[in-house]
Amino acid sequence: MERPRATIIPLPTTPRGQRTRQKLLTAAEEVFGELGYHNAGIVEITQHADVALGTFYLYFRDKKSIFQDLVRTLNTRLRAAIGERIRGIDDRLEQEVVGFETFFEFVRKHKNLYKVILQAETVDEELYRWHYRTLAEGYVRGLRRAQAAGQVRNDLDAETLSYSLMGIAQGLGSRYVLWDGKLPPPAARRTIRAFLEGGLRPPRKARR
Amino acid sequence: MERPRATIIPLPTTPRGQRTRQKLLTAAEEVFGELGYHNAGIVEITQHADVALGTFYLYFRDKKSIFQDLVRTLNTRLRAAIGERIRGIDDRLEQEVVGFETFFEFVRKHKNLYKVILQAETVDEELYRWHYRTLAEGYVRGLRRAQAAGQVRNDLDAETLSYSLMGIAQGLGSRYVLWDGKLPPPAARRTIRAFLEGGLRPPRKARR
DNA sequence: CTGATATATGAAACAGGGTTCAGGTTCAGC
DNA sequence: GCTGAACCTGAACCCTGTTTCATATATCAG
Repeated sequence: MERPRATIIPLPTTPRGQRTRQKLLTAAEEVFGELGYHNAGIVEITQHADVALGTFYLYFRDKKSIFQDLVRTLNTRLRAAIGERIRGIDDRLEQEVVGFETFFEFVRKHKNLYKVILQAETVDEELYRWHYRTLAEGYVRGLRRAQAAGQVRNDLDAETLSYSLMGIAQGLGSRYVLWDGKLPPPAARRTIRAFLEGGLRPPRKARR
Repeated sequence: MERPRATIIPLPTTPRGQRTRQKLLTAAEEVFGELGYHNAGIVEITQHADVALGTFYLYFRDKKSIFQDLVRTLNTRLRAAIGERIRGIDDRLEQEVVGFETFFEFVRKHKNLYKVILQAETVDEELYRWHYRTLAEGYVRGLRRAQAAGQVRNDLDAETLSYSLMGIAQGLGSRYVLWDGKLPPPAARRTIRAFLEGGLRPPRKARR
């Protein structure tokens, strides 16, 4: 049970400092994503960021600390990205499909950044769970609302559904985006839509 | 591009050697699962196995090597477990449900062992993909057969479906079995079944 | 311009853990 | 009992990578 160290490192006060800190974060994203947390060294990170080794410890307590920072940022950005694209759509199935699309695009754009999250499992399990919990919470809210509106069968448990849907996104994101490097092909998209439609829509009910 | 080392370590010839090698594998399963690949040390492994440090290198070229051995074993066992339980069931939805059950039980029983696979992503990506590819291959075959038999909608792409279903299993396995330590509760099971049924079954067809 | 504060540097201290090796022990078969 | 092959041992080696620190430079308010 390692307790948090006493030293708290304040955010930089001058523009210069802020820029440097940001450079380090960006570099860390690349290096962690490329090499994995454990294979990545502070040296690589600082080199990528074009600063000296010691500078790192001006802005981050230690290696783990910058990693956590990264994960939290990613989590926030991902949720924001999906939230924005979904807002204004009122059919849940449509929301779902767009949410998946957004997720895939996000993964493609932040390939490294996303691999970072997978590593959190080994590096900081609490953080890893937090990532999924926060995502799931939003998901559950959305599904409950849709159930209330009769757009999703209400004999389904919303939380179970959340983790299932996140799992699907994860699986397909790995298979197509991370491994093949491209967004899922048309056949896959059609399948996703059809599968979700069958799974979520209430049977025999007037649509809208 | 690290090339495989020249040294090949033969399997032990005597019963004593075989026992020792097995002890090491078992210990490695525990230690890797508990601590994660990178945090686990050879010392811990050998201590758990009640052998001296040097003994390790009698049976495994290096740390990575025993890890790979473990992953391959797990993969085989998992596929075997599911295969056995599924054989004889001829309704695909039922197969699917039983497959999920088996998976959850497997994860609960081999909590550590299963966490090991997640780590492969960082340790040996090729191996990691191999694990999912082999699982997916079997899955695809099963789904195609079911489609031919009219038990699964045949407008769905079997590979996409495979990775989706594996994703669901993964997501729920993490949420319930790994995090809560218990098999998914009844509400979750009902949801899984209903969701899969809606997603997979052909619409409007006579049921057997 | 000047002192005070924030930022930057990189050599060196330090720690941890994978791997080697030279020497010991077990045991089956003769 | 003897012999040789298989097996076992753990201290020492070594390398890598994190963290510290004494020193230097940049920036900004007054």
